[in-house]
Amino acid sequence: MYDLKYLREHLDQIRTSLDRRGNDVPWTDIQKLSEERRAVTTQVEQFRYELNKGSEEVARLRRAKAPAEEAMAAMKQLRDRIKDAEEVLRNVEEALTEVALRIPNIPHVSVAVGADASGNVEVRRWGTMPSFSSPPKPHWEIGENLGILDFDRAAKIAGARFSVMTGAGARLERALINYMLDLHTTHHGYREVIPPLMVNRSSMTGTGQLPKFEEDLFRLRDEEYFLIPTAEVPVTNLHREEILSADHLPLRYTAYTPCFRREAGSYGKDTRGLIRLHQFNKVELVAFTTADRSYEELERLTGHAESVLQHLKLPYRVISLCTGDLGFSAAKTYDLEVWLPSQQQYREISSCSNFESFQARRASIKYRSTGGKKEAKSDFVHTLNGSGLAVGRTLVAILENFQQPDGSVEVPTVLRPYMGGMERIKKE
RNA sequence: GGAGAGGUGGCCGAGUGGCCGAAGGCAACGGUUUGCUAAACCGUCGUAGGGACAAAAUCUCUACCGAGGGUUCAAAUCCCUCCCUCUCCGCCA
Repeated sequence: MYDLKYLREHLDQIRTSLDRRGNDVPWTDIQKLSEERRAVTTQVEQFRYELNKGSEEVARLRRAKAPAEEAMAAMKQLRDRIKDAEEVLRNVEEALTEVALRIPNIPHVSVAVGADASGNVEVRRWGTMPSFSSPPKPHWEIGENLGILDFDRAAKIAGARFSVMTGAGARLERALINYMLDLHTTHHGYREVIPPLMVNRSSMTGTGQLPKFEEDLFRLRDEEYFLIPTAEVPVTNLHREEILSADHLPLRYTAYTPCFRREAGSYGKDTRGLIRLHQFNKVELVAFTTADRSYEELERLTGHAESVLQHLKLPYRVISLCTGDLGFSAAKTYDLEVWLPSQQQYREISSCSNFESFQARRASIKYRSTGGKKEAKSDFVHTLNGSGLAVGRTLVAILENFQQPDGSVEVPTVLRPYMGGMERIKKE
């Protein structure tokens, strides 16, 4: 979100930039409200100035033991006018903030213009697709045959779009979490975090989920808590309303959390298996940088997510999302898509984005340079995040890509230490 | 859940109605001096919004002492509601 002053002064520029992505922003309302806000603000401040002067006058008269009734009466009237003007100002600012929070981020210049996912650009591919003598099975079939996935019981105890993993399946999920965390903390320089899984409204607003996407979130009935849809929310908000020291940047965090999503509006899509669930596990990467280094950081962070797939030997491709497919808060996004043999297509397994200062403005996350000269001016950080990776979908990819003719699944070498040395998952 | 205490500038901490955007200290930054991995002294030192200026520098006004209301000519200070933190008791993993 843009601060209201910046918004007023750069309205046309912002509007033009956002034409590159579809948007439904009420620009004329914003312009009108912005101007009204400025006018009313000036009026209120003028009144307050008079009031302050009048009050000082009263104080002076009283000290001099002179009668002050007349001045006091005048100020009393002025105060009523101030209250009216303030009421108007409050309403205008509220209305303006409400629409301002719904303005999406401006895409980076390197992002291709396009209306929808068909305009996305493939950046690169990695790995070789496995070949099969008979048609490869979908992961739910493999998992149920092995007795490590149980969707029937998941539906019984919770409902549709939930999963139960058991035995080697549960262990594989846990192995993936530990492997990813170890890789990112030990080799990629991230600091591990275990955050709350429920957060307040301010945090959700800070990272951009609210106010526009409330219907995508699970919310507690009696308390103002939301279940996190991604660890991006609590981890980015770690530094909400903070001013960071420039020598501590970049800050890099990784967090494993379950994620909770309503998946409203996805009826009929991916109804079977682990692809689209109300609850899934994810290892997230989050970075805070200065403006001049954030795109370098995006490449680096994307590379960190890719390295997980490479170590697991899972074929994938990297997609740069076009303007029409870009998320609300993102300026640029790379999606990592893993190959799923049963579907004969690539499916999203990670999404790595640079939000530039979009979230930092909403959440008020700044940095101040300490070294050097006197310019101790603070500025907004750039925030980034990416999945490193979605754990459930990684498990899907392993089951499908490494399925064997006898129905067993080969365990990727790097995971074996985390699986007690197990090389194959066989029917128990 | 019960009882109590408290939330002030980057940090600590004074301040119970006007001259308080806020003493003092620490930290930071600039400078002076001496010099030896430092001290002393001087100065600067919050954030945001409005206006003036072509713009920067600068000047000026307004707001902010957890948040939001209220009382008053005037609120960090009095009243109400909420949020958060701490202590003790209870309960609990």
